[in-house]
Amino acid sequence: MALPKVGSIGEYIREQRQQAKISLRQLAEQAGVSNPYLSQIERGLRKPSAEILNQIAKGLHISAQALYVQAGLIEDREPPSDVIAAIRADTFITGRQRQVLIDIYESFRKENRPAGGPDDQADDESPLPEELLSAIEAVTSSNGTRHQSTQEG
Amino acid sequence: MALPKVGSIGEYIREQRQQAKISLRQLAEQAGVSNPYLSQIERGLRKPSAEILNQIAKGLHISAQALYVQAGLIEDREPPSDVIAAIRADTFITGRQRQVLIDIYESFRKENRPAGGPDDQADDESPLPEELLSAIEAVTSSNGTRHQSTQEG
DNA sequence: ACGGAGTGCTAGCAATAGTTAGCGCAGGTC
DNA sequence: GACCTGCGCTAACTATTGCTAGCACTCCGT
Repeated sequence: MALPKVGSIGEYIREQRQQAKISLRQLAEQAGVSNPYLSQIERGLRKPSAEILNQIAKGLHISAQALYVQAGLIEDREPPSDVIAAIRADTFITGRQRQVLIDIYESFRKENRPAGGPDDQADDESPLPEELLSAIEAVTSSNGTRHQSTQEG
Repeated sequence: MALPKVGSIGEYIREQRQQAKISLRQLAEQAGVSNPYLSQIERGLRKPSAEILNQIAKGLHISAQALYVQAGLIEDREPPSDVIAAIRADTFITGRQRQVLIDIYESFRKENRPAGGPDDQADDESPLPEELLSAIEAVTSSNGTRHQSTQEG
């Protein structure tokens, strides 16, 4: 996974610009930023805001996301945090449901840890701890029967 | 599809903070920003940088991504694909676990649909269909007994 | 009553982002 | 040669972000 080194946003922008074979002034104009500022950014003298990065991305015809990643504003979708972040950001499920999903996910992760990581070969060996299963049952039971069963007992 | 309106980052932060039942000063401290500045942000008087948003997100224990979306820095991933795509791309859980998670998520979504969207009030009414629960049990059982039970029959 | 702790906010300031005006250089044309 | 166009950059400036010091208010305990 030879990702470009995060942090050298200026270098990255210059590379992309040179790849596109356009001058600094052309990119500045297309991006709608001043060319001296773009020059400063490329040389690492300034740290542009996300909005400026967005504009530069448009000028370069690349995704703003790529520039955000280079600038360290967002993480390059590391799978571990991505699922959790996605679940957290989801507004279509309730907070309780989010927590349940996250718990399940983390439980899966925990069980896979002794396997040493991403083993798709172990598809058939997907353990689900029974305490988690009972927690899920509690969610279902509370909705199914509507009685306030205490889970502590 | 009642998503929060993008752009009212200050309102969003205040709402999240009030949901978390912490004071402005507490959040400011947890986020590592000055409390007057946080106050200004909440009231829309200032436009925080992505870094500040990142810090605030940490203080709120939410994803920075959610704040970036609110602030308009990134586009709101379409929720259907975000969680599901993230789960699919995850390499730390097995394919079977991925499918289970996706099924759970979709089931949550489906149950929430008549509720009209993100109702955190309905936390206690998070229905989990019994067929899904049995599917989860099947995952657990297949791991517990280690026999190659055919699931087709 | 007072004092203390907590709350959110105001005013002023320092630091930084982003712009404008202009420079020197290179290449081309007459 | 002079002039023009295009290149990237410097210096000074404006606008904005983010902070510090301090205020007024509320609530509670003595």
